[in-house]
Amino acid sequence: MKKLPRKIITRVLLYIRTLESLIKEKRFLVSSKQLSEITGLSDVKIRKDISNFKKIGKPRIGYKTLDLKRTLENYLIQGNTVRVVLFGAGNLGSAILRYPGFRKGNVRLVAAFDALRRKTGKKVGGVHIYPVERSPEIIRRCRADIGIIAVPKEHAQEVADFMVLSGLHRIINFAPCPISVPAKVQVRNIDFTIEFLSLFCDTQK
Amino acid sequence: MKKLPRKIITRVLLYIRTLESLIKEKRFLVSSKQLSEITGLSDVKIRKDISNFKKIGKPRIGYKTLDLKRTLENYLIQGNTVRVVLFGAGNLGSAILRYPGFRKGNVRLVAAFDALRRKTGKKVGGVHIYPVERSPEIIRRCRADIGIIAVPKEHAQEVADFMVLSGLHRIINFAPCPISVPAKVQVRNIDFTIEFLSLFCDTQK
DNA sequence: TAGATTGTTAATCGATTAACAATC
DNA sequence: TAGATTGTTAATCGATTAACAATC
Repeated sequence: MKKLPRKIITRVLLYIRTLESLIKEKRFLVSSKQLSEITGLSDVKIRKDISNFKKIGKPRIGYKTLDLKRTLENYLIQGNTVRVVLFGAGNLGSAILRYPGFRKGNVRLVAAFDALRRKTGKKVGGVHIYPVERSPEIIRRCRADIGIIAVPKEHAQEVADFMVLSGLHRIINFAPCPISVPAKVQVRNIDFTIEFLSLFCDTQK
Repeated sequence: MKKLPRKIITRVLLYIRTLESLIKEKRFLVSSKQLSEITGLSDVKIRKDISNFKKIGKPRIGYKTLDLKRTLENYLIQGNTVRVVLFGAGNLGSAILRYPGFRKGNVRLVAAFDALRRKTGKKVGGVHIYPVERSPEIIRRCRADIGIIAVPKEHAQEVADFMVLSGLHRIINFAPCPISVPAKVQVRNIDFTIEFLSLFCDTQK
């Protein structure tokens, strides 16, 4: 199956979540029109997205929620599970650790690290918190792909260096400061202010 | 000045942040090429974006960082300050409250609410935490536009109802569950898993 | 002047929407 | 059969990139 652009993947994840809640309500059939009403996306777009997979809907009937969910998930799962590690078990870190979406599905939070002794050794949201010195070993062992920086900005660069040393190639940086890394490492800076403002800038369907 | 699409606004915010750090390093001139290297966006795109404002660069020289920053900020500020209130001062809520970007600029976090007595009456990140019952009064008084839900999912719907009653028209929901609101209220659900996965799905410049 | 960089116009690319045939 | 809904092809729309004239 061909690689789909990010925009479509994002919508596919939304479809899956929507289907989950439909299934929970024991609704086993759904039309693109109904999905459109729930998600706010246009029905044509939904059908177009779904048609990337295989003929799975029945004209006049719609889609079987269970089948559709399985098909979409299969596509994502074959695209390998993404293993994520977290640096910093403070407020933001703990919120991320407790987030239920990271326990199943194809994005897994596999380990967390903190510099403070009183935070390590525990589990939060089912994820172990290790002392930060152990990160190279643990990251290698669990073959993590992505690292999240959720430490105070004073330590962001330090942690980033450590992540690169540990072999991570992709970093999501929540610290409100830029970090410098070798060119081969991909960084996404998350600026809450930017994200928020842009959330409501457009009126696109 | 015409209204710009969200995509461009998001980039403008990134330019501002980049300019800030250049200014901090006492660099007062910058070319689109240099901005391109820092931000990872193409130089043409950057020039095109900037040309939405006014002729502000000098061929052969580049842009004055101070002037450019001021021009971009003026555009955003004339688009009115967005006043945001937060419901839930737990882990995620505290992380948001401490986020420095919300103290200045045109997205302001003006008040927070929590149901637990031991959290209220304090200030976190310079923002007052009030008992949740006071939200209608306070939201009206400070004319807030947007509310953030950062409470456990069991209380998300309850809080959403309260927000609607308090007169908020736009809600950002971090609770991992759908909420139902009247049609006139705009909801953005933030699913960390979705956001994360899609962050690294594409390779677009 | 020569060369570099801006700002703009035209061309390309991709994503969304419209239209419609296929099908249950 | 008639009507509703899928899936696809063509048309539209918007955003990015290429090309280049203007200018310092």
